[in-house]
Amino acid sequence: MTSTESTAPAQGDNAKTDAKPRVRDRIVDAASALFYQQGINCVGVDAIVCEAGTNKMSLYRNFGSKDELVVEYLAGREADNFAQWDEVTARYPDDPRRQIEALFAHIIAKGQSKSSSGCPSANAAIELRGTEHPGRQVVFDGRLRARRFMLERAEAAGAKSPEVLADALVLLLEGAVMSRLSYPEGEWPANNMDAVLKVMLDAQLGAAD
Amino acid sequence: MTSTESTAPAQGDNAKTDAKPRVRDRIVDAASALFYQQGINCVGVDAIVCEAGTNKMSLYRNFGSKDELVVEYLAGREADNFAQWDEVTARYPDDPRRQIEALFAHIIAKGQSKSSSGCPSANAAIELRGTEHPGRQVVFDGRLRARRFMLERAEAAGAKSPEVLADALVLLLEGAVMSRLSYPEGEWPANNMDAVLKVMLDAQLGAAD
DNA sequence: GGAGTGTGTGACCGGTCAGTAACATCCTAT
DNA sequence: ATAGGATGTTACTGACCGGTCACACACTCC
Repeated sequence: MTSTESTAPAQGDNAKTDAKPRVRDRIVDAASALFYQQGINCVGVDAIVCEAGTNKMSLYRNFGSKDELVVEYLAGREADNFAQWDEVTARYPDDPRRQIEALFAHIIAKGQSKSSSGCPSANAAIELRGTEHPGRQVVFDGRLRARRFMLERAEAAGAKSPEVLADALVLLLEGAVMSRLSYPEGEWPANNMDAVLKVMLDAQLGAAD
Repeated sequence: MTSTESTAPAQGDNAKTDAKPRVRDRIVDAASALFYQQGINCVGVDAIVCEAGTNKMSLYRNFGSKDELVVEYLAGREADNFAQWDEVTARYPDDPRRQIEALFAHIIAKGQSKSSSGCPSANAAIELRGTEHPGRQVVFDGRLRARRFMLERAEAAGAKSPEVLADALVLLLEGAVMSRLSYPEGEWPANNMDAVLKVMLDAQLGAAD
């Protein structure tokens, strides 16, 4: 779905030319970094092509508009994100409680990085509000998938009320990634997430460990 | 702090001329509504003065720049918000648990309104990221104050770990208001907040009611 | 009636931004 | 070697946006 491959027919099978990847990919990478760090509305196409070491014409030869590029950015981030979720939870097969704990630990650790700017999708949902931008549907799909993900784990873990636990996890996660930008440096309330999560899981699954 | 009064000396003491309030106030009201609904970056000064039924010169005679207007918008929203919190919690003096429950119920009810666009401050934090906009400090101050508010209630309620409960409440609240824009219409996970909150409060305060 | 103040009007400036045109160049497959 | 696709370069358009200027009108208080 990230469509790393594209309409490009040539370049043979490209044994090891990794020094100069396709322009299209460089543009997507540069745009992704800038959109995430500075916000979609604050990044112009000139900044993107400059960062990608190319020019505007190459951008518009590969994308019909900036909006199309935004959609690809969002879809790519969602795909990356869920790939990480799958990878992390796969470490604890048949132990849904540990899967949840590991997932939260992973997300908090990512958020503690100084370069974190919260959740790309949620930021986009806010930046694109009031418009009919096609990227909004990408965000919605990802959110619903996340809730399904949590609900499956809550059911597998035998929660007293899987829906309540799933919503609690979703809300805590949303709160964690969003508060990254609304609290000043070093005051992130999600730093205590492991304790918060333990209270919630103990209450819904019975005290464990 | 909303500074509804200003440098205006004249207009007598203005018995009942409410049909035509000061231009400055009309501008702030119009800007607040537009900023909240459509986002700060998506609203131009032309749209603001048009909505306020005035012109650009009147705006720039009262505000040095659009940024100053944004700061006033944010400060006003924060003031309104905490005034509501105080009012709601004042209904249950000496019952911190009910204060928390009432506060959450109030916020969820507000969020369920079709016209809700989440939290003005958090939205601004995202829209203004990457800049050194003076409005960011307003957001930070409000967030820290909110956490203090929760911590006081958690302590007064006798939580097993007031810090953990306060962070949990803050994260749930942040998640609730933010997910307003990242979930599609009618799928708001905070609709089950009362059940989620009960689990958390029972765990930290002991089962009650 | 005047002075002072608040307000309205329209034109304008400089900058930025998304998107396009025309032409030059490089690389690769055959 | 050469043809064709991919890429680079420069300049440009048209729209929008934040902000300013000069001037005219309205109201109130003395």
